[in-house]
Amino acid sequence: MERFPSDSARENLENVLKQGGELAKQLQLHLEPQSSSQETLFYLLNEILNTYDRALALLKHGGTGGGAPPGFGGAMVAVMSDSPGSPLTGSPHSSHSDQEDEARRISLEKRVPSSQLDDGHSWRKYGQKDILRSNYPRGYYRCTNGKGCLARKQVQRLDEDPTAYEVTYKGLHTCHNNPPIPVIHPQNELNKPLSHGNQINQSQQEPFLNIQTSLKIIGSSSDTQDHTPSSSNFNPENNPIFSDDHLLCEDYLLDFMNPAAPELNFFNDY
DNA sequence: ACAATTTGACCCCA
DNA sequence: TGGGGTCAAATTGT
Ligand SMILES: [Zn+2]
Repeated sequence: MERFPSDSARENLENVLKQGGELAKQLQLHLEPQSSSQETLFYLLNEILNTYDRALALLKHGGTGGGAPPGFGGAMVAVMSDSPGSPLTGSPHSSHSDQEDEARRISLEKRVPSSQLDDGHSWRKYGQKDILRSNYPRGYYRCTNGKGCLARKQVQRLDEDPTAYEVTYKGLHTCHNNPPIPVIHPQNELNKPLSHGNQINQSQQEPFLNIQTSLKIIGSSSDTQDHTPSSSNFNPENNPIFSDDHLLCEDYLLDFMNPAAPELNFFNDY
């Protein structure tokens, strides 16, 4: 608890904390208008919690290992969630709870320059696929922080601008101490048949991840609300964060939701 | 020795 | 049926 072992350690910690702050700013930004879906907010919140948890981890055993790159925060663009659609009463053949299902389905798409491919997380590549009509393959990564973490990401270099990548984060981090949802452990091996009452899910719906519930409420009030994610307005003006080298436009989502908009040259590199 | 990537097979769903 | 996501054995990296 005295001196930090190295300046780099302290710097790492500083960066991670800053990252948390920036994420919080984003969350605030998304809070003012109704522009953002619940998923967006929830994802950012999960990211913030994860960030602070990592900061604490850095404090505990002074790791120079995984810090966050100096300017982070990431201009986040859109959130898409598969249509939860009809809440089928009988979800068949699924070893996952509805909550966990949503937790792994939630996704967020970013567009970043070749720098900043390193967010503060630790990922392990588990696949790569050639994508139809894409010049570059798509890489599949999984979070390695905790074992059962649901967070994944896929990275694809853009045809239009090979200096940039489209990063799609999928699934919430369940690897930290503030898990969005108590994840049912893939406790294979000796499963407890039924004899012993498992008290696992006592805090299960306490914390959050009532996304589904929330969404249901929204949907039930008026289904006119497509949860079409925010074609509404961002305010580009107050984006204090790295206005420089990070692109951030509202047009992206239009594009990636409209297949009918083939060539769009957004964001010219400096 | 382990840990991470590579790469084709496999699986799932539109 | 085939395109996209994942698994896992083989390979490479430390
Ligand atoms: Zn994680």
